[in-house]
Amino acid sequence: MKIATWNVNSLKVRLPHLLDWLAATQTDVVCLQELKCEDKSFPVAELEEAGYQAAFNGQKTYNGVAILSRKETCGEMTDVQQNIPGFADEQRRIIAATVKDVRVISAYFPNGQAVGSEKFEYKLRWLNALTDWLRDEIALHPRLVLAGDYNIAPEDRDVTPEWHDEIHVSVPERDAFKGLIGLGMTDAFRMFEQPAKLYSWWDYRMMAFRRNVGLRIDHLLVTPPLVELVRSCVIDKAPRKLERPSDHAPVIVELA
DNA sequence: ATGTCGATCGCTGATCGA
Repeated sequence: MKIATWNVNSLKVRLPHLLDWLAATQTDVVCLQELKCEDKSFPVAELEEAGYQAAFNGQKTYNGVAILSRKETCGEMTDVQQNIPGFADEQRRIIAATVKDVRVISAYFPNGQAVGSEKFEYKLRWLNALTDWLRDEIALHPRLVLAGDYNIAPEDRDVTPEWHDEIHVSVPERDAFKGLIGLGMTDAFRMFEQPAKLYSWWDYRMMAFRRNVGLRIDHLLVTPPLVELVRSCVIDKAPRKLERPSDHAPVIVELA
């Protein structure tokens, strides 16, 4: 079973890339972020045609998340949940669903803009709420994947070396990431030896992709019962090389 | 450091968020 996370930065614009990628990789479960589309505009029919069921939590202009599951291999998704229970939030950043016997969460963590800003404070509050909720969610669903754009680069090796104490790499953000690890989760990517300087996001500006100036901020965290099933975890840079790409590359974990 | 995108409002460009 292959589970991926991909911040598409507008589902409308990236739909052709997504459909090509689904056909090429046959990924079973895809967690999408930054749909930037309302639920009424979600391309249900196109994805159905490609063999995928979709659960989504969208809004106009900003945010928006979805989970796609390949019907042939996964059957029906169940127990769909939107947003963090008990955390009042206008922003659509979370969707969870059970696919076969795995609880899957697609999460778009707040960007935070700049350390110390109001948006940064919101990011930390959101991270607290997520962590509290996940503790319960893991107790209910021991086989769980937290997939998404975390907007946090956990370690210095996940970052172009010039970045220090800025947004995405600051100590409070990394402490929050460690808090998720503290729930017993494992970063699937770091279970394996990986090439150096492998990132999942590159700024559109300053030829960042060509210069490989980027961050590893898209992650798949798995709970202990899934750790032993993880066979690989890779970042697929191919879609980032296409015309009109998302600024993020998909990350894929393969479970036995 | 900000040179790029994408969406919106509402008009063919400015503004915002990332």
